[in-house]
Amino acid sequence: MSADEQPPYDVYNRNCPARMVFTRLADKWSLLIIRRLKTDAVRFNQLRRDLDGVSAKMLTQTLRNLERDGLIQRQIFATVPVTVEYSLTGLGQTLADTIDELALWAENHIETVLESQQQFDQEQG
Amino acid sequence: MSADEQPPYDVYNRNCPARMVFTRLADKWSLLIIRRLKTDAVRFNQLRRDLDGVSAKMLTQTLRNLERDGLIQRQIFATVPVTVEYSLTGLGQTLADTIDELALWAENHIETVLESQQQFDQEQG
DNA sequence: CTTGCCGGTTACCCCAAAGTAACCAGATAA
DNA sequence: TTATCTGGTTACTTTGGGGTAACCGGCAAG
Repeated sequence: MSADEQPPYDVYNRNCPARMVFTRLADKWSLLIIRRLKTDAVRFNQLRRDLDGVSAKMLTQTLRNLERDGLIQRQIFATVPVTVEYSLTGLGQTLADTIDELALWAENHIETVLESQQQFDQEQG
Repeated sequence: MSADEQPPYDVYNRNCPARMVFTRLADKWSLLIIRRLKTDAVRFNQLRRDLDGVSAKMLTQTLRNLERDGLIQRQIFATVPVTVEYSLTGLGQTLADTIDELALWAENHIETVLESQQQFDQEQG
């Protein structure tokens, strides 16, 4: 392997870092957070209200991970009370469109999915 | 609300079916399976070997869910030994390109992510 | 003086997701 | 005869993801 050759990153490989990032994206809140931040910067508690069902703990945890991965950035403003704003980084923006597509797909095809589920359950008795 | 008006499907809403499908996609194996089936139909044990780390139990479970959702189909051939082939349905194909983009993103941007992680860990001490 | 909002952190605990292992039938190869 | 391939199912066990609740400091409103 020559020096300028990059390692064969592969999401199918359990030990590949690409797989790890892929798995991280596929967690309960990451995709929803990134999608929500696509249009504008959002404060912590606003995010908490927008993502129906998220707890403060999981929101903090997921935000930290995304910040660590360089997908989002955290900005503190010395207002009263303090304002903490989360927004996409440049890197995060390169991903946001794809995730938006995924969410739009879910919203646009959900009826077909529900029909398929009903038929499947019927056939299985 | 008039009769022809469709419900406001919304992935941010905890009780919306679109959110449920979205959450299902964001599980450990669904995205990888769909991506693997994008190029060709694959048999059970081949899939098991390709998706590094998956157990037979989880593979069966995830495949059943995806079949129930109408994203993949299961075909049995009376060969010896029996052949069971999984492939994308038409519905599944409408999703495959987006998922492929997601995987490609992970493979193409992983180095930037790794750098960001290192810097983050350094700053936190 | 107490309550509320902001943006969290921490400790505790539990249930469900996922791993492991055994087992199934039928046929073929060694 | 034993082992191996196919494609699973089932029971048992574990672990860690995620929920809940308490708590923090600082300020403002009632």
